[in-house]
Amino acid sequence: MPALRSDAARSRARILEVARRHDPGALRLNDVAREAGVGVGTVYRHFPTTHALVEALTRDTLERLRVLVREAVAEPSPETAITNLLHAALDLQLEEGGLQPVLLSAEDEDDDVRAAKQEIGTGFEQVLVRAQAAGVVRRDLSTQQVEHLVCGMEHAVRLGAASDRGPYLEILLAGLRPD
Amino acid sequence: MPALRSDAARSRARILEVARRHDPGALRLNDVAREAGVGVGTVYRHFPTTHALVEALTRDTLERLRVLVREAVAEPSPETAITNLLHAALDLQLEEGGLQPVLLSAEDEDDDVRAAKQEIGTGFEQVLVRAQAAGVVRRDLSTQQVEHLVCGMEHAVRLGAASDRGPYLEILLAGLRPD
Amino acid sequence: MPALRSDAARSRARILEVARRHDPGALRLNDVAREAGVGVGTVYRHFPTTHALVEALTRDTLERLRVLVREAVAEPSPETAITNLLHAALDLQLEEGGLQPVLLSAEDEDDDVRAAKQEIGTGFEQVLVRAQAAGVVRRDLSTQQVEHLVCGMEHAVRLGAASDRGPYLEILLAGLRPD
Amino acid sequence: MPALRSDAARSRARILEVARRHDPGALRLNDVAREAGVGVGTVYRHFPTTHALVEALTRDTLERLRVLVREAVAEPSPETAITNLLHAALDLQLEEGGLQPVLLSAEDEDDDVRAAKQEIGTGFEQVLVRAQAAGVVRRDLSTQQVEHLVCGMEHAVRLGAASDRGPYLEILLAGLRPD
DNA sequence: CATGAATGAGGATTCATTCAT
DNA sequence: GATGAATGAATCCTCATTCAT
Repeated sequence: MPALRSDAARSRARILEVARRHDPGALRLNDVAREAGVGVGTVYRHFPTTHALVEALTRDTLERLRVLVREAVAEPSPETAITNLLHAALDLQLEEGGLQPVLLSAEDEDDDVRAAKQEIGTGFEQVLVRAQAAGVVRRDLSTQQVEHLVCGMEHAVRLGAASDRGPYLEILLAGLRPD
Repeated sequence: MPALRSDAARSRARILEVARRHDPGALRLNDVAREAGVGVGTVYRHFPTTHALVEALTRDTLERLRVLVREAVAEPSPETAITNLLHAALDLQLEEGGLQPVLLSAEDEDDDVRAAKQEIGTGFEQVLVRAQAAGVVRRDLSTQQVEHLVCGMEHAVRLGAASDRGPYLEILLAGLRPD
Repeated sequence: MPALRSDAARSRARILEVARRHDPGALRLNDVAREAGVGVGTVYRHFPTTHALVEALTRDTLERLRVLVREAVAEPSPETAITNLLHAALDLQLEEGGLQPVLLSAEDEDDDVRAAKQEIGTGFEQVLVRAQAAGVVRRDLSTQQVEHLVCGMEHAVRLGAASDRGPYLEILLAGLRPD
Repeated sequence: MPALRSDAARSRARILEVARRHDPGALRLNDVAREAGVGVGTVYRHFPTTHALVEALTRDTLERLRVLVREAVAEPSPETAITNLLHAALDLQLEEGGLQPVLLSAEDEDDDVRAAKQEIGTGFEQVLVRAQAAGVVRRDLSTQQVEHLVCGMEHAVRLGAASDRGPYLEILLAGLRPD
């Protein structure tokens, strides 16, 4: 990827800045363009699809998740690791509405996104398996299932107040324990 | 409400039958009309708004939920009651995709729907309070929060396979227990 | 015309009563039917076209105009005759919004309406000609032109307050005088 | 307002050209688009509402009226001024069917239109007041009332032949004189 | 006769996407 | 590269009129 021309970089930044103020599930490219003070075409040049824009929006959050996964992998205590990780995942998903679609999407536009998701998935799996081996989490659950449960919790929180996050996470963690 | 004329009843039935084959969240009235072999106007006559149609679609399911709530209220064991009820709620929501929107909607088009939701809500509350008093469910949760959790579980199941329902429900029930 | 069955007469009366509460220029037959508590079909049976309904609505007013025209024809003073007549015409048109369309329409649905319009037209012509002969009204105007002027005045009054009627009529009468 | 791109200008011109061939009171945007050989969206881009299109259609005529009002204001003879002005107003309204709605509308989409109407109204008022002071026009009439009378005359002419314009205007002018 | 369900053309409006400038 | 005008399918909804019941 060649370095972006300075004006192109500015456009890109403005687009992202504006897009972040919108509901990721209902991005109107024309609106974003107008508010960002650029032409629609410019938006399409930078982000060929809506999904590409959403990916870009989640980039930082995805990166933070990757770091947190690494930390969880490095964490000696299996229980602390899985606890922290689920906590982090839920927090980040709630913080950045576009994250869930990006994580769940089978197709990634951006290679960095794919790589990040790849590492996140693998790390998550390690943490989960270790927790299961340690008897902290039911053995009959796949990584994907746990991820879906986190998404379900995000959904539940979004139906009510943000403060529900705490209890819901406790419920999830308690529920995941064997027996 | 006068009894429906036979032809009107047939139209209504056809519309509902067709609508049931569509995603409740993306009902295109024109499509429904065409597939049902009736004019658009007919659809609008029977269902002034999309929500009215969704309500009609969920009518039976809502009724079944009402009955199940009554049974749960009548059930002597607090634990069995809440278990059965959550089970039923999740099952029905998964069976009928339009149920969650109807349950969550603040405005009801149909009076029967409102009455049903009213009774369901009250019954649910009773069952929950009893379970909390019996020490089967955390005391810090409101009825609404538990309902949201069920919706979250529905969401989680929909992201994967229908067979996830069992484990997820167990997780929810286990997670709801105090301590 | 055979005597109407009592229920038919009642329907007709109800329809007219309701229709009178609507803007004659924007009659929605379905609305009228619903508000009148009859089926649309009934409205169509009584009034095959919207115009037929408007004619029926104006029937009484048309009759009153006919009487006033007769009085004007009988009035000895040419000036008083034309003055009273224009006054009456404008008043009635303002009172009954459907009157202008009926008077201007080339096609009449109802024979009585045609007869009334016929007599009104003839009488109006007589009154006007006499006024012109007496030097009270410009000689270069046809009956139709004067009628159009009255319609124009109605239009002008409708753009503002009903109280404009007085001055506008004076202006019309003054303007019609020769020289 | 940036200068219009040449292609946009062409579209705009075509739309206006086509719209001018329609009854201003019954503009069907889809029809206009089709006849103009442009997409519906293009019409909406240029003219967000039907009224905006009508305003654009009347732009030139409105401008001509503005000029004529200025001339009337500059005219030394109060009588000539009001005579010419009423003449001009009636002529232009008859020429451009959309003018009356634009003049009467309380809300203007375009700032130039508002400014033009503003100046026209003020100038008209000056000319009228001067005519009243000179004893050429009844003192009991407001500007708005005189405007409504012109609209009434337009209506009257439209009911018959265009050649009625002359006599009707004379009648109006004569009628407006005091006593 | 009365009913009112059904019709479906008609009209308004939006928005993702393309492409000429 | 950037622009934003143009596109037009898609969708919604209304209402005058017909006709089966």
